[in-house]
Amino acid sequence: MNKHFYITTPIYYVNDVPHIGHSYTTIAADTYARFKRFSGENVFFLTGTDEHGQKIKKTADKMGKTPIQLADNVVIRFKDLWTKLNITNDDFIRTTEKRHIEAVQEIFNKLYKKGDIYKDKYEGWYCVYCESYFADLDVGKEHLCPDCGRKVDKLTEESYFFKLSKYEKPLLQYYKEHPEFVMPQSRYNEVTSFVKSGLKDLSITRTSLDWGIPVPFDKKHVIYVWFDALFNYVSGIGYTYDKDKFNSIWPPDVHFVGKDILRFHAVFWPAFLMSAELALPKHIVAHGWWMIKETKMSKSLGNVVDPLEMIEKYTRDAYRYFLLREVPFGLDGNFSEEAFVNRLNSDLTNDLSNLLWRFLSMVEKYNQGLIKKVHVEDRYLEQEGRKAIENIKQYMNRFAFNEALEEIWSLIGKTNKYITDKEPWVLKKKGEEEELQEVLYNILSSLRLICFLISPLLPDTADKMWTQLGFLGKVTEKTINDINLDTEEVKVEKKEMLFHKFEEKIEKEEKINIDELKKVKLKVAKIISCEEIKGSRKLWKLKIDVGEENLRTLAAGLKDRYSPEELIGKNIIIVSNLKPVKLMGITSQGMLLAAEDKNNIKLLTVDGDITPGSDIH
RNA sequence: GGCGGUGUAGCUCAGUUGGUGAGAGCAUGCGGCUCAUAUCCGCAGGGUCAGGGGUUCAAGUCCCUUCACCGCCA
Repeated sequence: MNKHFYITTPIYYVNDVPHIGHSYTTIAADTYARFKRFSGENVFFLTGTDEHGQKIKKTADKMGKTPIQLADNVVIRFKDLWTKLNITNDDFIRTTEKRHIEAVQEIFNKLYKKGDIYKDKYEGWYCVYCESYFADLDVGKEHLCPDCGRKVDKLTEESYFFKLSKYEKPLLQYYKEHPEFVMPQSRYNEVTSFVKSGLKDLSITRTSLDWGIPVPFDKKHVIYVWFDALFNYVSGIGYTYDKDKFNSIWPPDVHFVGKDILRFHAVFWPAFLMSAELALPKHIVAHGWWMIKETKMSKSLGNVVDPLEMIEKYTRDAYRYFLLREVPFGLDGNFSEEAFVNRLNSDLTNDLSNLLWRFLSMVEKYNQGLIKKVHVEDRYLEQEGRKAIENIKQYMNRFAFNEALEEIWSLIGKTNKYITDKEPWVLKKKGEEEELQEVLYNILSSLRLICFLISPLLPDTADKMWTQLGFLGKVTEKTINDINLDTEEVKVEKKEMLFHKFEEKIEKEEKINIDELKKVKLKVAKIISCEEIKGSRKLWKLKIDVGEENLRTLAAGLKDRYSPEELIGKNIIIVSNLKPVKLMGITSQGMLLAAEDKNNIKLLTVDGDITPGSDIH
């Protein structure tokens, strides 16, 4: 049997419920897994949960639960989300499972016997929340955790250490020989420069907690959560219980990780593996974070995006599309519902969904739903399709999901343009049957190819399209070898639009706080004069008294509603600190306020006379 | 403080080893078509390519410098 192509996500810490960040990593890994299967690889795709550590214990205590009860609950949330997102993982590993505990202990023993793990004393500033030690310099005079800002404690513990220093040279050697080990390139540089600056041995056990895997020969020690967690990648595929399976899967081809856990995967992990005499992974791919309004998403800020809410409202394929399309893999992205809806409306609905729909409508109208195989002269779309396939393969292999999607959308655009250029409705009217049939056939072939191309990225959509085009089975169960650009005869089934627009934009009115409101300076102003602006049909040029040394000039779009006589002498309300703008050659220093409905515009004014320039609060 | 990166149209970004008038998508305006639960196609506007200096016949692209932002490390 040929070796599996092994893809992993990180195992997620059950201290937190799933959010957009988790879903992003998993969707990317799933997309890649689907693409590799599509390319004919025998894929093994693993995800899971990380359930040990002080933080879990603490959270569980707070909730009056045992750690395992807490974990059990949160695991359901993750599994449920992966099901709802149609994630195709082959297994789900929990670090509290027997198979995992056994594997970690076996490896710990092995490294200890080998001399790569030794016992010593560790002293440092410890943050309980972050479960990390820090140097004097990090915690400063205040002794605060540099990560979370909480108070740290000075601790001296007996600890087992891993001889990380021993692997400094071998690691550098490995990086040098595998320039694509860490991706993207910028992260590779960071990792190598980190290792070049020198590696210290790593404390990998704790005596201060009990929620973890015990050191097999020294029960008062518990294995540090990172050492424990990383080995999920071996325990999850049979290390201790199915050697054949393990050997057919190991080593990993791609570990998908967030940039925050890169060092564990790109430095510690390969060192552990070298020590354990296991082959090293091929790629560690680090992606960025999703920011909400330019700030990092966090529970305390209350700006967490709930993936379930998004997929319920917009469908899971739209969600996948947005995450994969919006940002180059590796960089941080900004998540906003507005940008999401924008993509959904223009790319998915206008371009793709409408393309399928207009085609199906024509086939029903002109051909009673039937497309026959015809002789093809015009190979334009076919040639564009071939080029797209080659480009997309390269993009996908480089994890450039956004570029792959761009390429597909370019083909969608060409197909739309092809229809506009060929004008099938004109061909029909003129009775040019032969050409009409060829044109329809070419469009069908292009749509068929698009189905294949989007299937790893937008699986639901691909299958829906496939069925409506009249093809049998599921395109998501086919491989690249099933692409043949010619298509068989079909009877289309026009059923439903693939996507719908969200016209109502974001209904939620944005809430502002008092400070934002205070930025707007409103004042009472008295209109002193009103004159024409040459060439303007709408604008009056007003001179207004705002209680300042000089009168201000204001352009007001009231010409068709108010006469100069009506305006002069009126007290109006203006925004006085608006940046001046030039309108029809005059500089308008402010903006007056008016209410407007379908038929009327009415100026805002004050209830009686008051000094010009009075503030409005 | 050290190392690295980024700064290009209103927004998000492409721009290979320096070389024909600086690009795409979205947004805006105008036009065309009608198969489309109102889409699609075309055209247009708009950028002293962060500021300054230099190398060169020629620089967004190389060098120096200033500023702003970001990442990793300390």
